Amino acid sequence: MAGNKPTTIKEIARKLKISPSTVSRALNDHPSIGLVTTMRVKKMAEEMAYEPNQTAIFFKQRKTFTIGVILPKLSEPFFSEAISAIENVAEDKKYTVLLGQSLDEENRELNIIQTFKKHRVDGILISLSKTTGDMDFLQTLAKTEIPIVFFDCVPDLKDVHKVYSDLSSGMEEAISAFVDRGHQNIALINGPESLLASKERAEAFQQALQKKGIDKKNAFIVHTDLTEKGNEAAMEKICNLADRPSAVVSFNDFVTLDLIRYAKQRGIVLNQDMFFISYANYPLWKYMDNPPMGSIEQYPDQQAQKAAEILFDCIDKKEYTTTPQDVVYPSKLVLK
Amino acid sequence: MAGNKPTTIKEIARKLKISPSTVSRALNDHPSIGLVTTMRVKKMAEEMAYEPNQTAIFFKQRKTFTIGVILPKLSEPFFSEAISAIENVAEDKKYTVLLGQSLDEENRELNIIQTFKKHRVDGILISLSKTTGDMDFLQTLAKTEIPIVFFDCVPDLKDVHKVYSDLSSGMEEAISAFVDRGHQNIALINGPESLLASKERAEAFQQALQKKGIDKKNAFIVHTDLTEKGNEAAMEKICNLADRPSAVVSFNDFVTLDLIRYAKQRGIVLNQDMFFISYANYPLWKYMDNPPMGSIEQYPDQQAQKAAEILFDCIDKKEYTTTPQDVVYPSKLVLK
DNA sequence: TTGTAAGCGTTATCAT
DNA sequence: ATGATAACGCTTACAA
Repeated sequence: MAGNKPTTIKEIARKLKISPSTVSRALNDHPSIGLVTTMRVKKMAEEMAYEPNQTAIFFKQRKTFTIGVILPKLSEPFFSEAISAIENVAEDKKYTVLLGQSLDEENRELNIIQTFKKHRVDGILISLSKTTGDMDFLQTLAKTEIPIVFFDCVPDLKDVHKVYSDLSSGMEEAISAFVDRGHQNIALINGPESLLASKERAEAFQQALQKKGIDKKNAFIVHTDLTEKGNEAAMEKICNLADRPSAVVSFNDFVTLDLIRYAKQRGIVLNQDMFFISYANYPLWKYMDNPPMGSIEQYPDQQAQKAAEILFDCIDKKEYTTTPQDVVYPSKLVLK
Repeated sequence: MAGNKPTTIKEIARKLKISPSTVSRALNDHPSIGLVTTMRVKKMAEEMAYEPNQTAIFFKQRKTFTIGVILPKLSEPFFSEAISAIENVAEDKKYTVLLGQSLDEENRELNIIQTFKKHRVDGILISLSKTTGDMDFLQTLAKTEIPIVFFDCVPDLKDVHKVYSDLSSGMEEAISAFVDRGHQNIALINGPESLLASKERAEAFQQALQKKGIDKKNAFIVHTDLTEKGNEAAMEKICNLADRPSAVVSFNDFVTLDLIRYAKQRGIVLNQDMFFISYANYPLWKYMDNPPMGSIEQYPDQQAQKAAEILFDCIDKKEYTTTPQDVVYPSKLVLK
């Protein structure tokens, strides 16, 4: 029941009294091998339960048919949807997926990249950790010629492949929806200022307000560190304002969950005293008795799929230095 | 920017005019190599940006430092928590995780196993797809001596490692909670009959009722295929019963979400006309205005961690045939 | 303390 | 159509 070393090509060859190279060729349907031999070899391989040793093949071919995927957190629906999309593309290409969660910690992210490099993955897909500032690892990766495609949370660099969501389209829709319903006093509860994602939201917010002719004086921006306490603190600030905003755009749906709960505690009635829209469009809303007014879909599956496709393009072409792709998908408001 | 082949040990050796074996040993801190040589080698390796070619090492050592994890669906919090726990253990052991989602389809599951086998993973962790009936792949895996540990959804076999949750403890608590609150008419909305998980729930249900002295005539069991429609159909049956149950245990929280929604449509008031308890203890309840009465925690992280630990035990001991572990964690009712 | 050489399983090149 | 041989990069007896 144990101890049987896996069958090798050599053993098949010996048994059949032919050479290993013939066996190899037969197994790979090489045209120059006679039909009979091919059949004989395949039959014997079957009998001996031959399984090619991929580690040897990976080694020889300098290719692992493996891509590494780095995400902040799988428990966020956004990313679990993304990974599913990636898996599907990978499966079609007969690739396997190595997984790493950065948990939004930069050093974890670097470790994972290091591991992936050691494993000689053929490519890397990454949605950056929210704390990543240092892009030096790109240099190292460039040396190894491992292609890398960023998606969702992408770096502010020119010469890299990236796929991301344009936050401003959704923001415009959100502000329009608010203003059209009579709101004049609108707040943004944004993420940490250090984040690119926050900067983008802030800009989009300002521009959208401007477009709708709302005075900036009526626009408040507060920040949260995205923890529960931070979210509540942000909400507290909003609520304590002299003229309390009646509409809030928040960083994402998770934040909104906390905001709504806090608001309720303060006796603020959802969708009456105060209205919310946030990014993500998480599926759970449909089960809530009192969902927020809307949520902005960012299409994680589309983003991830496109990113994977670009990555495989790089891999297939073996051109590490193909012109960098910069793909943007508009985000879209979904009213609840 | 391109074309540079990665540095090899040989090149370092040549540059230093010593033998490759010395370089290899120095790099691995082999005690027999002089300190000076070791330093010199390491310095040169650094300078030449040497990265060991793991594919060669994997090949040589017949080990990939990779484990494969197969889960039904990452978007279920249960499994995303599980994978995080597994990742943590793997990280400590310097292992990498290959990921595959079965999406509860048996053939996908088999494909993934095939791929993992080809990749020569050192071990496999799997929570079976809900449709998996055929355990033949175990035979094949046994031949390759790849250790495998089942968790959560485990097969009904004696001689395999498995870690799972004892559904009955939570069920007993649930039934007790119901009965103590005066409910006499209790229903179980169970999963597909083909599932082991359903059989276990059904048995636990019957036994718990018996323990509490509830007449079986007052206990209804209906099945759902776990789709939204199926869940609603199951609920409809319950609601149409002559004496409608006032308490429902359901297969899991996802099912309960649909049940509650349907109940509301029919004008049934939650936690007044009807009370719910289900398995999973999903985190979202805390944000619901009207959560069900309770949920049964199954500790995915504990299960997954233990399973991973057992797997690494198998791997480390290189004893494929260690006595099969059978670890059970009690489930626990959490009132909301 | 260091060097030599064999070998892991496969494939590709060159012969035959 | 098939065989012999080398090579991928690394480790590890065995020698020196």
